[in-house]
Amino acid sequence: MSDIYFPPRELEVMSILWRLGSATVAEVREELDEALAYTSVLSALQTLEEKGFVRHEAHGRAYKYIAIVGAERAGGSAIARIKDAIFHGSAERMFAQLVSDKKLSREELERMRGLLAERLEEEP
Amino acid sequence: MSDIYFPPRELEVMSILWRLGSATVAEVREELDEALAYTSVLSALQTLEEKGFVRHEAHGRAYKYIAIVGAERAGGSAIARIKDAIFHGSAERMFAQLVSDKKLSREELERMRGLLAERLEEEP
DNA sequence: TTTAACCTACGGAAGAACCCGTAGACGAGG
DNA sequence: CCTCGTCTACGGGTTCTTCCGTAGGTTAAA
Repeated sequence: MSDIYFPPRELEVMSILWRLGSATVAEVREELDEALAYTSVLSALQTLEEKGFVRHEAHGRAYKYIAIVGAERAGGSAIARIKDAIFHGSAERMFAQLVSDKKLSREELERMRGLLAERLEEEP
Repeated sequence: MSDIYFPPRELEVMSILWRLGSATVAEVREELDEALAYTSVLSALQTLEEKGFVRHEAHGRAYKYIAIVGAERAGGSAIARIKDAIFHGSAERMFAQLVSDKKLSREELERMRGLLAERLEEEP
């Protein structure tokens, strides 16, 4: 299991690609919180490409960038890292922190309960 | 909500401090996965101190380092970041990934169910 | 007292991350 | 054809991160 890790800015860019499916430099730029120079965004994407997390296709005149690593895989890696480093490896504690968010709706909580029930059924 | 972020090595050091409560440079060094030079560990701790995440007390001849930011706070921040960037802000999806871990025991899953039940009761 | 062991402070090298300007390619519109 | 706008490649500056060696202080043992 190669462990994936994204520094802050690269994570933000990956996030946009996962959300949009694919995007040109200009589109990524628009989605960013901070206003960065065009070439700064390009650089970030090229760095990600060099690391093998992203690829590009010609799309009209511009390149379209596409994430190679899936959000699930990156998510799994991030969760494992946080769980181990911060919650002493306890999924339970991490879960407690996750559901302590006051903004969670009853519906979301109930869907979680459903997921958990399913998961418990397949457990021997 | 100042957002806390630790680069890989610093996270590892913080993890040790959270686990041990407090530790000297030598103790942190022993706990590290990789064998680093004594001064490398010291540097990491000094960096963390400069950032305000850690403080030290004299303890015999050596310094004892103590985490100032709690694991819960760092955890909350990390979870929020991952949730937003990777799971499109969905706690539910993140939860699904969290419980997809095959190594989770029935007991852990049941305790999660308990936590969730509690959380649901206090929900209006 | 001298020596050895251990500790911190300091500085710096090397690489990663971040940000951007310039140069040059290419097509659209005049 | 010429110009303007858009795009990528390239290079470089700055800061952050990681790692360590050296210097110098303090304690404990010989």
